[in-house]
Amino acid sequence: MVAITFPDGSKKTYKKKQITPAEIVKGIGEGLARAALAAKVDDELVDLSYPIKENAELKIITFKDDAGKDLFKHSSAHVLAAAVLNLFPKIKFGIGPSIEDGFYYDFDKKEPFTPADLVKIEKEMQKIVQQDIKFERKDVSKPEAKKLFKDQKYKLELLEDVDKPSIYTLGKFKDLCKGPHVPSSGKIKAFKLTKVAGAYWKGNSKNKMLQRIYGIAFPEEKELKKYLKLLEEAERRDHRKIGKAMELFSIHEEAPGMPFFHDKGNFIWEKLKDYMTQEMRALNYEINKTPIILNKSLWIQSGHWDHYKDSMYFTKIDEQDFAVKPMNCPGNLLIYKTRQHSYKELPIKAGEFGLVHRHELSGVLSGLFRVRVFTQDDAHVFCTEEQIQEQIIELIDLTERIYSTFGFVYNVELSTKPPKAMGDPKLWDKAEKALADALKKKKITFKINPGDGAFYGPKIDFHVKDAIGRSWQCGTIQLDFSMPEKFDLTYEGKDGRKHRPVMIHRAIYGSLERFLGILIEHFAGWFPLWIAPTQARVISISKNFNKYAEKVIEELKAAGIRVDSNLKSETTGKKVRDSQIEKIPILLTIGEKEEKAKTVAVRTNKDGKVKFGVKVETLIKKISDNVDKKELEFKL
RNA sequence: GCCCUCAUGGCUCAGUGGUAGAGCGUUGCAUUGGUAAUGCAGAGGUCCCGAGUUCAACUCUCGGUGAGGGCUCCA
Repeated sequence: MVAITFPDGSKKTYKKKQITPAEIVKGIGEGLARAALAAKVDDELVDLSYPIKENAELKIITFKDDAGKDLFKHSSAHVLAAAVLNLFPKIKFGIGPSIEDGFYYDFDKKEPFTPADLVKIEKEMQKIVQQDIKFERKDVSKPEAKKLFKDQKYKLELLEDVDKPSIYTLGKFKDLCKGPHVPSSGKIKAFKLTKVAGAYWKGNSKNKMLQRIYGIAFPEEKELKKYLKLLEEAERRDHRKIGKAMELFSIHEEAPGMPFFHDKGNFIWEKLKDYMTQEMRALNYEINKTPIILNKSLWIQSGHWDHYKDSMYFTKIDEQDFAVKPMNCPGNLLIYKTRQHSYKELPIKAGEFGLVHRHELSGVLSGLFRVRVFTQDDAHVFCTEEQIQEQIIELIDLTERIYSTFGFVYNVELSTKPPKAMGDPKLWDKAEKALADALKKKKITFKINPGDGAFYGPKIDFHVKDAIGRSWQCGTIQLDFSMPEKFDLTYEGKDGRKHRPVMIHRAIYGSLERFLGILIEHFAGWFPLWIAPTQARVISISKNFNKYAEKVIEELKAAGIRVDSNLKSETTGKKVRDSQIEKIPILLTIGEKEEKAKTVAVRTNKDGKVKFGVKVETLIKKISDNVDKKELEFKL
C-alpha cells in the first residue's frame, strides 16, 4: 500500500500497482489534474514513472510549488535538447538544469547558434510539445549507461560520479538524468528561448567553452506573459538608462568601471552618506578616513596579498611597492593600534566611508552594479567575545532601520568557512555559531551558504528585495578572529592583562555607488523627496505669468526647497512631459488663476494627479514634513 | 580573462566599396498656450582607434579599445 497526500491536503491510500500518472490524475479530479506532476517521497522529488517503494508516503507536487516549477523548467530543458538533437544530429550534450529564471542546456557545437537557429529550435520544440511525447525513465547499470553514451564525452565524464544511472528518454533524445520530469512534453504550455551565450564546461574557465541556450518556461501562457512584462519593466528601470536621462552619472572609456558622478548623482550620493553618518553617530561610532595607497608590507601582513592580490592595483613610490586599498580594514587597524585600549572603551566602533579599488575582470563590469572603484559604508567594531551577540543584534537593528527607510524588505544568508580560509578552524566554528545565535535571537530566518564566507571569517549577508521583486546583495556583517591576531590587537582587561578583541566588519549599503544603482531601479528614478536632487519644478502657462512664477521660486528657495524652473515659451503639455522624463517629483504650474489667487497648481508627477489652488506656504509645509519624515512618496 | 553581439552628430538609431541620413535634443524666429511632444529655420558628425586589401574604405579583413548579454545554479 502507498499513502498519497494530494495538493488540497486530502489523503488516500492506493495499492502500489495503481500508482500511475493516470491514476493520480483520476484521484485528484479534473481541476487539479492539470497540475499533477510529481511526488515527494522521503523528501526526494520523483516523477510518477519512478518505481515507488511499498509503504511509501507520497506528496503530490503541483505547478504551484517551487519544486513543481523547478521540475517543469528542467523538463523544458530536455525538450530543448530533443529539439536541438533533431536539428543538429551530431551535437554533443553538456548539462541542462533548471535555474531561477528558467532553464538552459549546454551544447558542444563548432559553430555558435545564430538567432535564426533559435527560431528554428523554438519551432521544433513546439512540435515536440504538440506531439505530447512521454518522458520515460529507465534505471540502468553503469556499463549499460557507458555504452549508451559512448559518443557523448561530457555525459561519460558526468557518469564517472554517478552510482546508479537513470536515463530519461524523450523521443530520440536520451539523457543521463536523475529526474524527475513531467509525464509528457504536452504539459509544457508556454516557453520561450531567450538567449545564447558561451559558458564553460562545469563553469571552469580552464575547460572548453560550450554554447548555452537559455529559455524560460511556464505551465500557463499568462505566466509567461507576466514574466515578459517583468523583463520589460526591469529594462524600463535600468539604472544605466535612467542615470543617463536624469544626468546622474556617466562612465567613460578612459576609466572602465569607474563611474563619473554628475551634480545630481553626486547629490544623492552625499545624501545617502549623510543619512548613514547620522545613524552611525547616534550609535556612538567614530568616523575615520584613511589613505587609499598603502605600503605593500601592510597587505602582506593583513593577508590580502595572499588572498586578494589578483584584484589589487599596485604602484611604486620612491622605489617601494605600494598597493591601492581594496578594503579598509588595515587602515583602521593602524588607527586602533595608535594607543592602548581598556576593556572599558569596548566596543569601539570605527566607521569609514572608504574608497576602495578592485581590479574586477573586464567582462563583469556593469553600470553602478559592478565597478572597479567604490565607496563602502564600512565600519569595524572591536569588542570582547561576550559583546559579540549584542553587537550583531545592534547591527541587524540598524540594517533593518536603514532598509525600511527605502522601503526595502530583505532576507538573510549566513556564509560559512571557505576552502581558502585563514585561521584556526575552532575559531571559525565559534564565529559561525555567534552569527547564527544572533540571528536566531532576532527570530530571523536565514539560509546557509556553506563555504561562501570571506577568507578571514564567516558572514551574514543581507539581500534586499526591490519594488519589482528582484533581490540584491547589499549589507554584510563579517566576524573576524584572525585580523586582530595578525595585527596583534589588544585591550587591557579587568584583570590588568592583555586580551585579544574580536573584530566585526560591516557594511549596510555595501557600496554607495551600487546602492544608488539599486535605488534608481527600485524607485524607477522617482526618488523620495528627501534625496531627490530636484524636488520641484515651476512652469508657467505663458510668459505673462513669469513674474509671479519667479516670486514663487524665490519663496520656495528661501524655504530650502530644491526647485528649478522651465519658463520657456513652450506648450504646457511639453513642459509636463519633460518634467516627467526627468522624474521631477513635484510640478508647479502658474497661470492666470494662480496669479490672481496667489496659489499654485501642484502636480505629483509620479501619479500624475493635479491639485489646483494650493497656497505656497501650505506646499512648503507639506514638503518639509515629507522630507523630515523621509517619506517614500509625496502626497498632498 | 573567456564566448557571442555591438560601436555612425549630445541621445536613439537608419545607411552605402565612390568621402553620410532621420527623429529627439540644442540654437534662432514666430506663437502666449492649462497637465505626456506648437510651427518654421539653422548649427552640429566625418562614421571608436590602428593596420591591411583596393584606383577608392564609414562600409571588406585583421588587431586593439570600450559597451551589452553570458560564464554559481549540475548527471
